[in-house]
Amino acid sequence: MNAVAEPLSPAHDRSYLARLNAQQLAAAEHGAGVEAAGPLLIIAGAGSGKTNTLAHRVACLIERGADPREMLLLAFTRRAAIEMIRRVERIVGVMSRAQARHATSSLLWAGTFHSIGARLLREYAERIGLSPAFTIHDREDSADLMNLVRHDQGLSKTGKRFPLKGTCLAVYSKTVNTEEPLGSVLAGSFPWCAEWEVELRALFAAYVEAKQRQNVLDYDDLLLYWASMMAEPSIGSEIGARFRHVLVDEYQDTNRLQASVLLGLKPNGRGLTVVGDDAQAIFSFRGATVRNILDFPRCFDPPATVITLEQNYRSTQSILAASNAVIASARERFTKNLFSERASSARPRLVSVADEAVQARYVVEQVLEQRESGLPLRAQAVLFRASHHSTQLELELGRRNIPFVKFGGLKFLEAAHIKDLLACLRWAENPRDRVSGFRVLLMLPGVGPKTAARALEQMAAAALPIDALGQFEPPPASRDEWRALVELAQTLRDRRAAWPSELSLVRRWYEPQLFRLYDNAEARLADLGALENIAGSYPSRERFLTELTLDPPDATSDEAGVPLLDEDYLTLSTIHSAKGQEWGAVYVLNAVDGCLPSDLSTGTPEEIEEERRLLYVAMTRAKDQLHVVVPQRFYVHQQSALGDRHVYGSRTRFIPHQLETLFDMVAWPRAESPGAMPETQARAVAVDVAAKMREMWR
DNA sequence: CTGGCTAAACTTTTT
DNA sequence: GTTTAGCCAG
Repeated sequence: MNAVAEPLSPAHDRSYLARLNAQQLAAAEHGAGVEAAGPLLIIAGAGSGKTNTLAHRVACLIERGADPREMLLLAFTRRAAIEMIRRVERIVGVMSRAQARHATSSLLWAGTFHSIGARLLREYAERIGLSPAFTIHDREDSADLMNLVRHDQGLSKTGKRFPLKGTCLAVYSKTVNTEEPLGSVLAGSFPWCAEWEVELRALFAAYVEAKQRQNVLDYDDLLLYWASMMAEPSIGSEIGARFRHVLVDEYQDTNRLQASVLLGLKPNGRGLTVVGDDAQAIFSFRGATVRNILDFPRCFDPPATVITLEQNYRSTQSILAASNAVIASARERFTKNLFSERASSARPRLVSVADEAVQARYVVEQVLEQRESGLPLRAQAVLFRASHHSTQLELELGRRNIPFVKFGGLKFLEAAHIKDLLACLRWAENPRDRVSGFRVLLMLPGVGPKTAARALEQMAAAALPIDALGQFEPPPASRDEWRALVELAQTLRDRRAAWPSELSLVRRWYEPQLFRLYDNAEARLADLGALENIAGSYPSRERFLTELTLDPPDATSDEAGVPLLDEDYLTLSTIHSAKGQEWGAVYVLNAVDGCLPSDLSTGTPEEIEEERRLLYVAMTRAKDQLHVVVPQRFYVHQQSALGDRHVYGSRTRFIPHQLETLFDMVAWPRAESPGAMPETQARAVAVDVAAKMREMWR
């Protein structure tokens, strides 16, 4: 069926393609027509208009009569998915207005692998023996369930210490996502846990059973169940037929399981387009494998068409030259030679500073200087390897009242009180969810793990779990609270309150617990209000819970809420979260061996290669200015507040001496600079403020 | 059994 | 600096 009834007027026809270069145009028009073309791989270097090209391809397909409702757009991260949708909307906007409205409102199937998986699984749940009311566990919930099972199995008191819950989950997750045997995952990535292989296997079996009994899925299950659903011939071909065109962004960051899903959807590759850059593969710790993109063409017969985009439109030639030099020694890749026509006299800066405190002051001064000369804060970003690398800078920004938003740090949803509230809600949605039940019951005074376990046991055995909760004899200390909880649960179960007023009911019950459990309840109360505001924009309890788990609001700022959209603010981001973004000025922190590469990732040559790509990704985010900052000295963190043990780091191995000609070498501050604060004073202040920040969340 | 205490181990990147 | 296991009083 053709959704676009009228052909475009000649005036509009193809004008939107005029700004593409030859390769981009070839990619956008590949096999264009209503019938699905053969598989296409677009190798797109950093800043080469990758997402833009993909968006143009979507527009092109729509223009030639493809039905947007039959298109599936997949990305690995939520931010990439949003960006992709936004670009399509903008390009399609150039087409006739009636069509544009039709097209973008019909682009129903665009999102991350996980969120699309969740939608399909809910739709097909009954046909694969799953209850459609399943709830989804985030990473922390999954770790908590793993911990419950770990205790049940008696693994918490083994002679030698058994791996912690987070490690167990990481092993499980990697095994699932790489589709490799447990033994080789242990040997390759978790050698210190290899002695526990037998126990881990039993633990994972019990973990899977627990999830199924409780009707919960974790992140990996969303891919795993989706992939095995696709392997079922009847369902697989049915779902495959629903999507005539499947387009995937950031393909280098998909794992084996995601590749299986794609092959299940499009076994012969017709209608399948993937875009990626092997030089930017940075998610192998999650099971992503660069083999997916390197081997893609040969998966099909005839093999996929490969188009390479080599012109960079983002960075100046000097930034690109330095970035290319960093990635040049990578071992295996689709060779491409990125070039830019954006000339510039200024080379990227390699800035040497005394320590992290000076680094913070350097960045702040530069940021302010740039703003004075017309580059707003929003056009600038600070990037780093690990979330905690920015703590000193955050303090300095706070002192100087510079607004910022941090991506990749502690998330709003990870705050204990938010999790408490959501646990109540999720328990109502799915009373068999033990992790939520545990969390809720442990809030009550006089209720500990044993009482909670007994109550949950009775609920699991009963036909009507909430009524069983009402019949349970609670400890005297919590008699009233218990009764109120049962009442709340019944109200939610019977749907006697509409969404989102359900959330207000939960909050009313929770408030007394909040004040009993936390010292700074007032501050936390504000967050609960923020959550209620967010809740109003979701149509139902189920959608709220699902989408909040899969697409959490991922920024934390120096203020309680996310700043207003028209406010100017600086971006702080982990390099991983910065993928696909660009800024006029970019500051890369801690370009030191031990931070980049992280000393936790120097085990294998593959890991070191990935760290090199990380630096490459960070550098290629910059359009006009790039500052790579190298602190000479680090304070060691595991020591008392007054200690001054430190180590001397050396510059990252990825920028060796022979690359220095590509940078402006700068030492800051220059010796006589009056801007420098005495070091001891700076450190004393930092410690004091840090204590206050921590106190906020006690 | 709970809840408060101490000692010791661990510490990255995301869906 | 945070999380976890283990100890002990009520």
